[in-house]
Amino acid sequence: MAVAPDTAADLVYRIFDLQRVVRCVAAASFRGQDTGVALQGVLRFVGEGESRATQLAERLGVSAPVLSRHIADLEEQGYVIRRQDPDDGRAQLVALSPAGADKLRKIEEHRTATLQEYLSDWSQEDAEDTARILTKLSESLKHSARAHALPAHSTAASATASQNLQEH
Amino acid sequence: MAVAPDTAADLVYRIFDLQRVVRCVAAASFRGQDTGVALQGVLRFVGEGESRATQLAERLGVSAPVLSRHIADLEEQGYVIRRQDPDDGRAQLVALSPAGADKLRKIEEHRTATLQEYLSDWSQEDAEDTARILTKLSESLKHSARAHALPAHSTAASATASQNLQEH
DNA sequence: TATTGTTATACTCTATAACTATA
DNA sequence: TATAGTTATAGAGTATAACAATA
Repeated sequence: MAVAPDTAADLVYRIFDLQRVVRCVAAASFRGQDTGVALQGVLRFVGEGESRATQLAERLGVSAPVLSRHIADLEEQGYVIRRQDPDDGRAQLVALSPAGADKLRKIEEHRTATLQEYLSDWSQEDAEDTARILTKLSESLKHSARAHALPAHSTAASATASQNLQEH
Repeated sequence: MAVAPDTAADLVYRIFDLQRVVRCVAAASFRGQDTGVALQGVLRFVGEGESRATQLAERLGVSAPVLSRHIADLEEQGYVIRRQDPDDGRAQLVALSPAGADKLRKIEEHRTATLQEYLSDWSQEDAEDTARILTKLSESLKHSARAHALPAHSTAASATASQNLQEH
């Protein structure tokens, strides 16, 4: 039933190979942009709806200080707007500005067009299969890493970045 | 035919999601190790056979100065051995030391066991399908990125990191 | 006490530019 | 001239620790 050791070892290599090539493609694609890959990731999740910084950090799998810095950068660039959470004086709510929504749209259009071009010899079915498999792999890693990292009791304050990746 | 825009856009998200979760899992798994993820990658390729630094940089998709630093680190840790290339006075050949081979084996055993555990509810077939799809995706990105980055003539000296990823 | 968020500091990984030595 | 490799420097992205304010 389980996965054979040789297959697991091979899969580790395939995962790291993809990491490398994606890093290279992303670096080439976004060279000279004002908004780096990390900030683009933040924009994506802010674009899904006004959120607390804590929630964003969880979804992105980064620590709170990192997200704080990213939000400050995006605010300085005029892409996000912060306001006090009316229900909690400690918390803020972060949302896209009109310029941020525009920026996000342009980023996504560019990425999508690039990938379409790179996969020009793929079938629609290939792409759908790949999306499904990547989702499955990410979910398995996410859930297992969480389960593994949280053996007993642990508070949000003591959680490390690897434990922050949100369940859904 | 081609891939639909919506599917391509979704696939971009799935790829970045995987990047994030792999980063988190890797960081958690190798916390406190003396040899970081980048050095582990170098060890892997050195382990495939004695190589020139230039070749290693190509395979890893990093620039020459980065690889030079990594090799120096690994040599200091006693994991690799350098010698002059007898056929080319400018070049060096890098190989694993016995300690490096041992280290590489331990790293791979640990990674494999971790992934096996994380994918404990997967079938052998799931894993094989995933390895196949990841390979296909990496190859498509690699080839397209190279083709895109090398429109006309360009020498190795002017190549950027994204152009360095080796064909095979 | 616990949580939200910030600042300070440091680490990892990477790149470009400038250089030496060899081909 | 071109290539192999190194050193110096800088930048992006991340983490931990220490802190202030609020719940």
